[in-house]
Amino acid sequence: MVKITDVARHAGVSPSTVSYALSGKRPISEETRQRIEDSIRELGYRPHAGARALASSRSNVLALVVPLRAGIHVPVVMQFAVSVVTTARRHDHDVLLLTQEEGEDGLRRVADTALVDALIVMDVQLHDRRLPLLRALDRPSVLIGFPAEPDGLTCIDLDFQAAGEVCVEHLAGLGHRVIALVGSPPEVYVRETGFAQRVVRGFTAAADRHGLSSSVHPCEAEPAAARQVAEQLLRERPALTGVVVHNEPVVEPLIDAFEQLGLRVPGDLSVTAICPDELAARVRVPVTSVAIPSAEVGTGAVELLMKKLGGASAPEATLLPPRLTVRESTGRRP
Amino acid sequence: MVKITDVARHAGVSPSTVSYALSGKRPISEETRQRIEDSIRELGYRPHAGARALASSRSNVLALVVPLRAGIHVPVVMQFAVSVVTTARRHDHDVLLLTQEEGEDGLRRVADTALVDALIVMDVQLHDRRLPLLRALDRPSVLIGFPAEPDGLTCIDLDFQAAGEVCVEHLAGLGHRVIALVGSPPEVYVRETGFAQRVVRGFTAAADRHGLSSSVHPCEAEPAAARQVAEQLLRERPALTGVVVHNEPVVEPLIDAFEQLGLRVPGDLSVTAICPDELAARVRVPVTSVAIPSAEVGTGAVELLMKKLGGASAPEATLLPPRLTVRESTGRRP
DNA sequence: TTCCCTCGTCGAAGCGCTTCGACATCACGT
DNA sequence: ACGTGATGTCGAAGCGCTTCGACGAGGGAA
Repeated sequence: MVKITDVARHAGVSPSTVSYALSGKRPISEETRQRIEDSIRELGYRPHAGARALASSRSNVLALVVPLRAGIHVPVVMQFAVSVVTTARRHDHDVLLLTQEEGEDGLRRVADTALVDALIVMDVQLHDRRLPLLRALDRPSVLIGFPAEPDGLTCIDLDFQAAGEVCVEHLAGLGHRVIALVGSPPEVYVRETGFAQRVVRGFTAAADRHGLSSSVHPCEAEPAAARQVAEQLLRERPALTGVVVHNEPVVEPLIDAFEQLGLRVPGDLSVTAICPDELAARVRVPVTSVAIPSAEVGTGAVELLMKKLGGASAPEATLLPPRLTVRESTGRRP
Repeated sequence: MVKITDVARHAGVSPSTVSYALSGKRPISEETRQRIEDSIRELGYRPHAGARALASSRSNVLALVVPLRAGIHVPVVMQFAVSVVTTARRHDHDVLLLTQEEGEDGLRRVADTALVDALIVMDVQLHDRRLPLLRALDRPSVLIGFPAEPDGLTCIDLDFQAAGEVCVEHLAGLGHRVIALVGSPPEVYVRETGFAQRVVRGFTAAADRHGLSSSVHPCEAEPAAARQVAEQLLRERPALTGVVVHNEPVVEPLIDAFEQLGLRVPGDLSVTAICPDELAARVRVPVTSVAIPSAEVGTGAVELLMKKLGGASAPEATLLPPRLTVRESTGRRP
């Protein structure tokens, strides 16, 4: 193995000079720098990660904790992970993969052994048990999603409230006056991730603002449940012409149900969804939707961490603005 | 930060004794071991990963290279990754996530800097450009999938040939005499991962062995293509009663197409697939299938690596036996 | 009894890198 | 002319851990 002293000897300088040339932490003359770089290339030198970590107390590795829970859309997680890795590499960092399963012990372990410099935690619950730990840890972290009390933590996510609003505004702009939100399963509103409530809040606020008649309907993640909700809506709100869906597995079944009940989409009924673009695009009737911007969230999370690692402070909350993509499922009020 | 000397002092022994107590590389009396463990717990000691790596030249980290290519079934990759992480943890190792994008440089980097002890490479192509590098690297690696020339490498994957055979045998056992394989897009058979050819080989061999009339039909990963293949099959092979599908996105569209053409599944036509269980189970007509055993492959890959890291030798090829799950899409010949 | 081996422990020497303080040099303002 | 502050480099001291050789004590074989 070729080490820094080999490079130093080959370039006729001291090891510290090589180190400074590499890190740029002290000025090195253009001439020596060049010589050192040549030696490095010629000898094929690669600094030993462990030695570096020991001496500098920086491992240049980030931990990424991915969720395993059922009901999580896997491609979104994957997309997110890839964007984290890519962005981290741009900042000369690597990514260590942890699973939720490891829990708090896992976080503490990688932090305390100095295996990683910082942590990214996905799928944060409203009252996540890891929060106290993350606050106490001496390493910076970024959460994907918002807990009930984000004080002292750094969080990033899609602005779900604004997402709800944007959907309503789109429908209002098309002249719809009576709308409904088909939401997540009831239990999601009780515990869990809190974004569901935020969508409701945005939906309701925007509807009120525009003077629309609105209603909210939790829905199990089952085609049969979708069918039931559709029937219920036709029965109870016959004037309905606009629907917002925030429940991925149900987007397609719901549209199917409406059509089977004799409503054309978008002819009689406009449907918008909050879901991954990928899903929205490959439904039979491509759905106008607000995307879950997993790549941006990943990039954002890493950038925030880098800022914190650099000693700067990062905002507690970063809300990514929703982007609505108009597809074929929405049209003017009939 | 509490370090090994603190523990040593607290327990009244020398640092080396603590180290040996932890690693078990030399005998330590039960009594001192106990005392040391108490001190560790009391002080909350965690060995510094970098220091450990430097001194022992073992980082206890594995690299996992995940593919990004389109046409890869994301949930399978994720499942695989999770099983790798879980298994690695059982062996006291962590997992560093790399993307295909980083390419050969990425592999070289993490290996040469001693960031990782060993590598797992997914989605290996028949003539993968990384093969020479992996052979040359001084660290062990395991490939998921089989290249054209696996000499000197360690590979693991589902036994796709046997998978093809099992499907045919299942159909033959149900009395079917005329069968077809609907395969992957044509280009897959030319370059890429080689498993497609292996399915064909198994399919054909088993069909011949059982005296069945068989044919093979590559198919683009599009619903429209599925429809065309279905029509073509009805036209050219009217006696057809059994189909094997090896093309994930087409499983459902193909069944739909057959039914629209007036064939009942499994009444008139039996269909089996080689695809993730998850997909097979949630199709409208749940499909009898051979699963892609991503979790087993992941576990197996890690176990192989551990064996190699332990100095033992590992078999060049590990072929996981196919498991056929009978669902509702196959029945006796009409 | 002597020799040798195993068991249990210690001290010291690194592992390969970063960083701190020191020093020499040079250019500048005064 | 002289102090002053950047600039460029070096040597040495660690970072926290593992590992090697050494050594005393005890037990069996000869």
